[in-house]
Amino acid sequence: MKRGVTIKDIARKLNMSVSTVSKALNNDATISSLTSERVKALALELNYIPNEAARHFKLNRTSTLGLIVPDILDQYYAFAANGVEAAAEERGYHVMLAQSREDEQKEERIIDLMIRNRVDGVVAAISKTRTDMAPYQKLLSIGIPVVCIGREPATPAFDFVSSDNMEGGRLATDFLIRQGHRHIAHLRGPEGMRTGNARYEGYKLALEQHGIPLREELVEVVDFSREHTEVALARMLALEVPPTAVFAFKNYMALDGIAFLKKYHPLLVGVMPFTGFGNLPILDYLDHKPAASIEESSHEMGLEAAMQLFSRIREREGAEQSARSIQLPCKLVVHV
Amino acid sequence: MKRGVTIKDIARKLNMSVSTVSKALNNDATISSLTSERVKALALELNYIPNEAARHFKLNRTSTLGLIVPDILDQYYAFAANGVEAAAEERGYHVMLAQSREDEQKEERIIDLMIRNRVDGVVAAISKTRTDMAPYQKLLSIGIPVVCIGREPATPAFDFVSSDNMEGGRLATDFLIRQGHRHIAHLRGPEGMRTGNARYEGYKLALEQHGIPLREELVEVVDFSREHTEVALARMLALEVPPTAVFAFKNYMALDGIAFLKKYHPLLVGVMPFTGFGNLPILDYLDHKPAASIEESSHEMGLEAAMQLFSRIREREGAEQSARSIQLPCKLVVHV
DNA sequence: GTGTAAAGTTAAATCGATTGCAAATACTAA
DNA sequence: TTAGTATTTGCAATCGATTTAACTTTACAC
Repeated sequence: MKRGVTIKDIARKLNMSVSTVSKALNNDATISSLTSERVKALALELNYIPNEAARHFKLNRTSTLGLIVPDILDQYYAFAANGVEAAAEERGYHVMLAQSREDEQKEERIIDLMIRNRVDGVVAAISKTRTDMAPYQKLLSIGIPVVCIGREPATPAFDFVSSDNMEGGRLATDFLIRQGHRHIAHLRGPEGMRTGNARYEGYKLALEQHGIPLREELVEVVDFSREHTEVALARMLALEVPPTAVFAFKNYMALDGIAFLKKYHPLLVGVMPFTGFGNLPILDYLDHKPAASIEESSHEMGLEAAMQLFSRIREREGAEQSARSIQLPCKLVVHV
Repeated sequence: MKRGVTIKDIARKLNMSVSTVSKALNNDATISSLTSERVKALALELNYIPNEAARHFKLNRTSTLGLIVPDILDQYYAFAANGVEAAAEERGYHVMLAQSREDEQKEERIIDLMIRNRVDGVVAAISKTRTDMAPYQKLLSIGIPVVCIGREPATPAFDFVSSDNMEGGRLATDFLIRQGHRHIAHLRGPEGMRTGNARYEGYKLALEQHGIPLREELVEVVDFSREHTEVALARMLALEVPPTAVFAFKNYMALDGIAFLKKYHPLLVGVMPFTGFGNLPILDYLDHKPAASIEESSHEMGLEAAMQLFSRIREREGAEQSARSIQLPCKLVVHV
């Protein structure tokens, strides 16, 4: 590999010391403007490109944020990644992206990689099953700040940015109640998942606010498989007093539910409204879609997380602040 | 920022020189296995983490591939990115991802960034409007190999990996012909776009293979707006001999077309089949979907591009090989 | 003309790791 | 025992930039 032009080359050609050149390029105030100009002119002419590897090494700082997400194919994380990237770019940082694929082993390898590469901070959407936060603690102990997004970490030691899932759950349910429904089913996310819990809390809150009693038999934990959704709905529809509307953990679940109705209860299609989390642009092309969606601002989540990280990086040497938690508002979007 | 454990610390504790420690950690053959074991044991105990920044600097190699795509929200590029990542991981490389957002200025800033950071190679999906490849040439001239994906560069100096758009176009058209259609419309991509040209060539080839004359009035260049698609279809359907099937540049265009039929020609819905490029998992939820899709293996494209890059990196010091071009097969997927 | 402050420049150390070559040690054969 | 070889280990230079402290030069006041 050809080695490029270095400040040494510039110094030699101008009969200066390397320190002068370095300072000139960094706009150091102690360098006369004449010298500074000469240096910059030659640097430009020689097509000088600073060797960031050398700077990172010397400065012990990489201007890089690590970003760990389960899967970038998931639009939710793709938007979040864009948010992080946008914030980073503004500050002259860049982003090192890695996907855990919900694999804890891989996640830990990634964390190691980020430590080795001395990223200045990490934004992480922890993998679904993780309860042991030790690998992330390691980052903190080394002095690399971590901000979690989306999924709440089991330990409260971490900054956390997410959407306000409880309020979202409330909105989704409230919408159905206002449409006149009183028997609203909830297909909730896995028990251990805090996100699922929060949305469920919102569901209960909405019922309570409207004085509607909670019917436990209308709530079921489903994993994300189509089959499970179908079984749950079939059971509920066979109840003496079946639900007339459904709030699903997420839109894909709602779509599976609607597909189920089409197959086995065609009369209910279009009559029994669904709501769910997520914004899928493609919903526009569907004939039978959820009545309303709860949109999470994952782009803002990424932005916010990066901002939070920057403030941590800035205060790194200062006193340890306790973890901060931020909830971003959700938006109810009614589909025409 | 706390500085961590270095090989110097290890050397001191073991009364060895840093060179011995370094060699031991790198499994140098000249180090006795006893020494090697002692070093590794202590390294583990002290939680030693090599400083990659220092290694990058010294080795003049970063084990990092740069990846430039227009937008990671586009599943096509997300899959490609995953392919690149998968190949990279296998080789102990990692990926620095940046999005150009189809903005040439930003793209050039990204290229600069990659040079500054001394990535070992770049995989790039060049931005839509770019004709001037000079910024990419700069990478080559510095000795950083570049492999383009998806979009063909204007200059033949670059390695290029893409899907076989012409064959895909042929397949999409052939499928409709075999269904008995003889008047097949083609909504093609922008004139300047090589991808669009290739698919159109495939369309013409399929017609020719079946001895069907090309009717120019059944081909129209449309941008990606819904309106444009509607106008084009309206015009064609008003022809004396209207088309009975449509091959669209991509599935989203086909969906717009189907939506148009629903609105203005409901009798044609389900009768007039569409084909288009792209794989949208969500098609399953649609009532009226394209009859068949041409799936591009963008994941494989990413993989292949990374492999190509590795081989370039390996041969870097060797003789300059001329640019290689690889076309990956497309797959026709018939929707039930 | 001397003293002192201000301005401009530079020498040299440093960051953490790698590596060619020299040096030290152990081992073998005569 | 000694020369000769094989095996280990250490010395020191190096990568490209930054930064502290020291040094030189200039400017200005008295």
